[in-house]
Amino acid sequence: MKINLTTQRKAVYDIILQAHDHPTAADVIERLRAAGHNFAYGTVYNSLRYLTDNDLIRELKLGEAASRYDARTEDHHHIVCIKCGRVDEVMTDVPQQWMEAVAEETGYVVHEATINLEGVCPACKTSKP
Amino acid sequence: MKINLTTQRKAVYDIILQAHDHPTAADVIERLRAAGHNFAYGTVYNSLRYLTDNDLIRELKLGEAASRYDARTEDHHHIVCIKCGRVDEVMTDVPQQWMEAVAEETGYVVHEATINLEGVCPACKTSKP
DNA sequence: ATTGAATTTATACTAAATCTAAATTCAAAT
DNA sequence: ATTTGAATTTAGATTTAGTATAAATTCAAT
Repeated sequence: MKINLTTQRKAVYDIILQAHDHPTAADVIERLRAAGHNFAYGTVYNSLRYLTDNDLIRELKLGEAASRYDARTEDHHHIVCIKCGRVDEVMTDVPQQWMEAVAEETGYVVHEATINLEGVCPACKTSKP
Repeated sequence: MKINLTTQRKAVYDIILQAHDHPTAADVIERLRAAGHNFAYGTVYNSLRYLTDNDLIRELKLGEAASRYDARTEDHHHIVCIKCGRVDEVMTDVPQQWMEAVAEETGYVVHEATINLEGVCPACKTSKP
C-alpha cells in the first residue's frame, strides 16, 4: 500500500530525520512545538508507529522507560553511555556464526538480534567526575 | 553490607527461584497470592529491586512493557518466541573479538552487551498455525 | 524497656503509551 | 460542484508499570 505522508506524519518524520540524537516521543513533541506545530499527543504516537511500520524510521527499546526513534533503518545496534546517557550507533555486525550457534543451542529459528551495549563514551572517558 | 532477607524478600526470592519461566512483577504478585502471601504492591517492587541490587536475581528488559526476573545471574542472554511469547536462555556468549571491534568503532569503554533475540521456538516451529 | 534504623504497608502519584468517540480532511464518484 | 466514505486527527479518558510518601511495624542493640 502506498505510503500516505500527511502533514503531521511528514512533520514528525522531519524531526527524526534532522535529529542527530535519538529522540523519545516526548522529545519529538517538544521539537514539534518549537517548530510551531501543536499536534495531539496521540497523533504523534500514531505517526511514530505509522513511520515505524512502514520502515521509514526505527523504534529503539534500550531498556529505558521511553522508546527512542532513529532515522537509520539499516540493521545496526546501539550503545548507551552510563555517565551522560548519550546514545551512539554500532554498525559492526554480530558474526553470522554466533547467530548459528544460538540457533543450535536453543532450537529456535532465529529472526533477529537486538543488541544494547553499555559503556563510557569518549567524552566522559576523558572528563573528570 | 550483609544481605537482609526478610520474610517478604525471601518469599519473592523463592518465587523467582522456583519459576521456570521469567515472571514479571505482576506474575510474582499473583504467585505470592496463590502461596498465601498478600504483600503490599510496593513491597514486591522493593524486594525485586533489593534482590537485583544484591545480585541474587537479574532484571530482564526484553523490550516488552514490563520487566521480567531471572534467578540465573551468570552472564547470559535471552530469546523470545514471537509466536507464543516464551522466553529462553541463551548461554552462548558473544565473541570477545566482537566486543573489541565495537570498542574500536565507537571509542567507548564497553562494559556490557545485552542481547535480546527474537525467533520461533521449537514447539511453535512444528505446530500448525 | 527504650531507642532508632530499616522495612512494610496503604495509598497517592507519575510517566509512557493506548483507546475511544467525535470532528475533520480529502480523494473519488457522482 | 456536491456527496460519500474511508482515513486521519483531535481531545480527553484510560491503562499499565512503576515510584514516592508518610504512617505503622519490626527488630536488633543498647
